Amino acid sequence: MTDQELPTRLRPREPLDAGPTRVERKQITRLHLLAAALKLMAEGRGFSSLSLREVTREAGVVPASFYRHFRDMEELGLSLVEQSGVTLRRLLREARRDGIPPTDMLRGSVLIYHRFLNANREQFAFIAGERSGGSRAIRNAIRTEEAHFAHEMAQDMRRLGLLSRLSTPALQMVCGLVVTTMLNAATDILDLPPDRPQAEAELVDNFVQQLRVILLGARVWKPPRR
Amino acid sequence: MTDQELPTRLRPREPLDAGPTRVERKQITRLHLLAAALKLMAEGRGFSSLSLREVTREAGVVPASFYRHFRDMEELGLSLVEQSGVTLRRLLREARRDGIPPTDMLRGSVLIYHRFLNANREQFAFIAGERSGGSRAIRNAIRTEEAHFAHEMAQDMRRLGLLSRLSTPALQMVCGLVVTTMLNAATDILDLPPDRPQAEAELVDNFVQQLRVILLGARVWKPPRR
DNA sequence: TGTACATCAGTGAACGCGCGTTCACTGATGTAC
DNA sequence: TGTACATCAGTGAACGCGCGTTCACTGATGTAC
Repeated sequence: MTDQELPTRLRPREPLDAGPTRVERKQITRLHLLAAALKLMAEGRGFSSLSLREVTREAGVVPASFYRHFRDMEELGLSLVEQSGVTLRRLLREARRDGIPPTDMLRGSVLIYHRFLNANREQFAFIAGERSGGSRAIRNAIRTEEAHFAHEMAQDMRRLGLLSRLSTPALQMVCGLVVTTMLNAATDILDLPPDRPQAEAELVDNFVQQLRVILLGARVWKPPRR
Repeated sequence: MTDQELPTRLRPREPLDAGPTRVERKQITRLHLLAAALKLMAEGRGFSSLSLREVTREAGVVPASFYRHFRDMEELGLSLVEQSGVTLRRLLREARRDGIPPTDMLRGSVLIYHRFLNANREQFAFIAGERSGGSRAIRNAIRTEEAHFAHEMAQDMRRLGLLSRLSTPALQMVCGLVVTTMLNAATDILDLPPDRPQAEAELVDNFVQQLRVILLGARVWKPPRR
């Protein structure tokens, strides 16, 4: 965060005396708390099994100080969802920026996804793990992010002229299926012990094939008669 | 469980004095513990947030008595997975027995599934919730049951001559995709407030369409060139 | 069949522990003038 | 610029509570003879 982005009232000090402002420090602690929670979950534990004290301990802060940032663990969880939503959108942005190789677009997209997944393991473990297993509030928040993501994906496909034959609701339905398949694959891949590159390649292959099935089906799909 | 199924040594008493044997009583308490855990999870909580004491309380038994049945909560969780695996297999058995309507087989199957899902809400909430969010051991156990289920489904499809063009690994891959889609739909459906029949019908419709996409794709799918 | 003994599912009390939350505090940062 | 005061993120101690686990027990059920 640069000084430019802060409202004037929050940086009354001259540029000379450097050092983060109080608000920036607070922000940093907040991020430490969020990162601590993600880290604790990284080895396969569910969010609901984390304790507030554990998180503050990992973040290097006293338990009471938690309440300066979140009302309770659920509020922290919802912040994690929000953060993860941003990450998901970054994935699409990067894919757009890098462009998809014209030959074997699908495999190309999966490789981009795989790279991104590995670069953001903790966040994906969180989303994939809590999307069906967390508290109701968190699950719903994740579903909202998922829908948002599927929506953007549909727009991108429209822009690229993919599946242009499909109506918008049909395209949404297909993208929803693609997204859940992506997240399921993420769970599987993230669960592998770290030294099994071959098993990982197989999972990625299987994932590519499943997406291929979906996209082939989408190409010939017809809306049900009513 | 009938007397017939018990080994001789465990039912030395004459038929006259009736009443369950000690072993049967124990079995019943065990089932109460399992049912208590499912019930506590039914309103959207994750398995890992249950406490041992909570479960024994719900089962109407003293905490210490838990250890007569399970070493710890994880062992109980694994028993739940096993139990749920049996339920999954019952679903296929019932579908086979009822037969699938020849017109609109897919929708017919989904309706069978939907009925079964509602008749076994607690177990499905457990499987769908813990398959990606639970402890590593439980997640892996569920994955095994899922694979087993997908395998049986593939056999049934072979028997019915469906997708006979596909190689066995390809058929497995497609069935795996169908199974994860089924379980995702289950999470969504079970999460609805109970008084939203219209939203439920929409979810079911969406689910049917997604399966249709998959099966259409499977029909034209070709193995990747290598 | 009747009797004396063994088994063991479930009990109730006790333990030490980590938990979430509260509170008055402190001292660096920020504001007003 | 310098000074006096206000703010507030983080502290450290304390609380009551439910937790998992242990233990010796009890009494109905089961076994041996």
